[in-house]
Amino acid sequence: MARKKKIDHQELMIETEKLLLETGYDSFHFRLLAERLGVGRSTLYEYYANKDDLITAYVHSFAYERVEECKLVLGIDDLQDQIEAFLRVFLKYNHIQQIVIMVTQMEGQKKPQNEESILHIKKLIKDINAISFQIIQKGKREGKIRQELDDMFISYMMFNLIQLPNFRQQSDEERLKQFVDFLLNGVST
Amino acid sequence: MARKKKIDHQELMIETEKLLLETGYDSFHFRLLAERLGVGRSTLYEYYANKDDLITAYVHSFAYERVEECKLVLGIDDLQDQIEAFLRVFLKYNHIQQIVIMVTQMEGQKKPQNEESILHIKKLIKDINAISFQIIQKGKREGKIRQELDDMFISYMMFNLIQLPNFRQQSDEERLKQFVDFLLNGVST
Amino acid sequence: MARKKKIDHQELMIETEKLLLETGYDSFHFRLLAERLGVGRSTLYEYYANKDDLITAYVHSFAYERVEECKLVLGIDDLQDQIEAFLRVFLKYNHIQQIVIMVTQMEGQKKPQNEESILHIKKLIKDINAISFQIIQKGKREGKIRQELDDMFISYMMFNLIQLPNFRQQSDEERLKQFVDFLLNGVST
Amino acid sequence: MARKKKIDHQELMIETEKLLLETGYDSFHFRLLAERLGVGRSTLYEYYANKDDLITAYVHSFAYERVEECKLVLGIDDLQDQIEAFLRVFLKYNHIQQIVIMVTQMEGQKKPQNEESILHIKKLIKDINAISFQIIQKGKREGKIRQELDDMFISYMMFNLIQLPNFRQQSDEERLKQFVDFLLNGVST
DNA sequence: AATGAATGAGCTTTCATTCAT
DNA sequence: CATGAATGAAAGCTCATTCAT
Repeated sequence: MARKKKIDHQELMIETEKLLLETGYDSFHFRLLAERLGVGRSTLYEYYANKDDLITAYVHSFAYERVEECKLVLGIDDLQDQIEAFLRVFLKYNHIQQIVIMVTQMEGQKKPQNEESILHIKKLIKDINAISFQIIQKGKREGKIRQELDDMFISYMMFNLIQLPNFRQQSDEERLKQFVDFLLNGVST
Repeated sequence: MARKKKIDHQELMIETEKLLLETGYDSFHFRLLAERLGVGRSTLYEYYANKDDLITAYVHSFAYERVEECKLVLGIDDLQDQIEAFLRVFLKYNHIQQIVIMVTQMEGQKKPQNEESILHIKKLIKDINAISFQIIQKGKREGKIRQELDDMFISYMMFNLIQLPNFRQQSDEERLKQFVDFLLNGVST
Repeated sequence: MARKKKIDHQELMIETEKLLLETGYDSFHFRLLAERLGVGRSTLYEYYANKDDLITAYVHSFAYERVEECKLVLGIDDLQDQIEAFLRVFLKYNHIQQIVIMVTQMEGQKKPQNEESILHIKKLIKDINAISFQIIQKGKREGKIRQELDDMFISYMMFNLIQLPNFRQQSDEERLKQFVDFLLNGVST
Repeated sequence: MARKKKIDHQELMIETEKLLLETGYDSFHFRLLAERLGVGRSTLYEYYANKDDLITAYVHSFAYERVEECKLVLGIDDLQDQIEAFLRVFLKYNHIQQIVIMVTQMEGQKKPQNEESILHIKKLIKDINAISFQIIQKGKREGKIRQELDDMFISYMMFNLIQLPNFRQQSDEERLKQFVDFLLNGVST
């Protein structure tokens, strides 16, 4: 029969990510996901109580992994290297902004069941922000970053950088150099 | 009845924009829109063949107005002033990215009826890009912008700037100064 | 086309009642009701926000009509005639007990949207009870009903009487005589 | 695991009864039942082909036990004592009417598999009725019950009595006295 | 014998869209 | 023109039931 032995949860997360990025939060349907996984739609409900539950689980696992990677960056000494390493964590995930937006969307839905998971996620996002703030403040202490600039502004700009589409099909390392260069020096001669 | 004899198209566009930004493309419903306008739901179909048709019309009118405003910017001489003026056009519309995303979403729907309107919109987006390129290239010619930087990269960064949430409740003009400063000089001391 | 011009709300209430009594609260589905009415399932949602909303509306209208009929009974002087008239109000509706049970079932669902309607209904049920109490107390005052019996007990018994299936295919008036005879005198010689 | 090696059929019947009375036929689910028993949901299918099969089994065992208890009542000589004893059998099971209704509901479902079990149950119900008829007819023979009253009517009334909610929190024996008093003498002075 | 896992059938609900007036 | 009314399609979800182990 066309019955699969077991749902591959690894695959489930991957397809969830793909579909989520293709379609966005609102248009993310269990039907399509189930089709792609080759399982019955209701099977998904065995593992996730509802749409938001699945999406939340995905976002959480995604954020958790990123936080762990970010922590490693804190050990790096040279500012430029550190920023580069920090951006490297997110470069493959230029959809991170979209994901953050989704969390906002889910909050608006007032489904109390998911409230707790959302709090967990927000905690993780806060953690990531805290790490970027540490980097920025270290830069300021070392006199390498202008004191008068707002930490939040700089932090936000770093995340904006990675969202930039890779028009020129450059390698990741090339892009990272470009990003850090721009972040530090701007476009002016 | 509280029925309106005539639809006010000005008001229609304004409410469409509001609703679209409040709810996003997927959650934009005719029911709510009609309610707000005080007209019957089906009345909207007299003017727009379907939901996407209306949204497309809105996006088109929005983009058209922006293009016209941008054209005026081309007359400005000083680079810094010019970039500022260019960003000023979009600053009140920091949802522009969302709108561009909507266009992408509509493309994915494969409704051939709207294909043509989407082409029109893409044309307008191209126009806006062209204007930003002109500004950048002028900057390069004047030796004020580094030659080795990618035009597309710079252009994209400009649009990213205006999306930055106004955390500090600053005035528009303050923010514009900040943006241009960062764009030109980066964060480094 | 198979499209009906208009939903007949009279018919809607009647079919709702029929179906409700055939299937009970839990098995009452919009699909079947729509089929019987010859309308689309979703059409019903134009008038009633959900299943409970429709059922509540039906129960309310049913209870309201009964209350009005009961009020007329209060004017009757002779106790036996009065009880008979009171029972006559409900005789055609021997499903009334089932309806009251439904209200209880709906309460258990904790749908806050319907809370208010349920309160309205409970008010009506209380009204009916109050009327039966008035009759009983009058009987006691006149020395025709034993003082030591519980009003609630007697009231409840009256409602039990009308639920008795009409095994012998007797006329309503025959049954009413039988009920009142039993209620007053019991089975003993 | 917390899995049980063997299903305790005694416990199964008890939990089935509890759940059935808590939720009613329609809302009776295997999931909850299995949870309460601490067994896997599918395990239940080893013993009962389907939901109705289990419920039917429960109802049958319930009715069977009642019939056996009723038979003992036939030996009692004094009419009043006998009626009291008969009612006592059912007093703890004032849900009996609900159960009878369930049988009706199952009949409506046209599942031919359960037809036979339903026949068994109806046979038992008939047995119980027959016993109540015997009591009534004995009463008539002894001149203690009015000849002109319909046996079915009286029988039905006896079952109605036990359904009466225990508003006043009386003891079973108090209630039984009250019931028999009312049944024999009515409410009249 | 017992179960975890998968699923289809069926329900509620929402909404874009059509159509007769 | 404008609209009220009707509806189909599709989403979200639940649960009885089946099947491989």
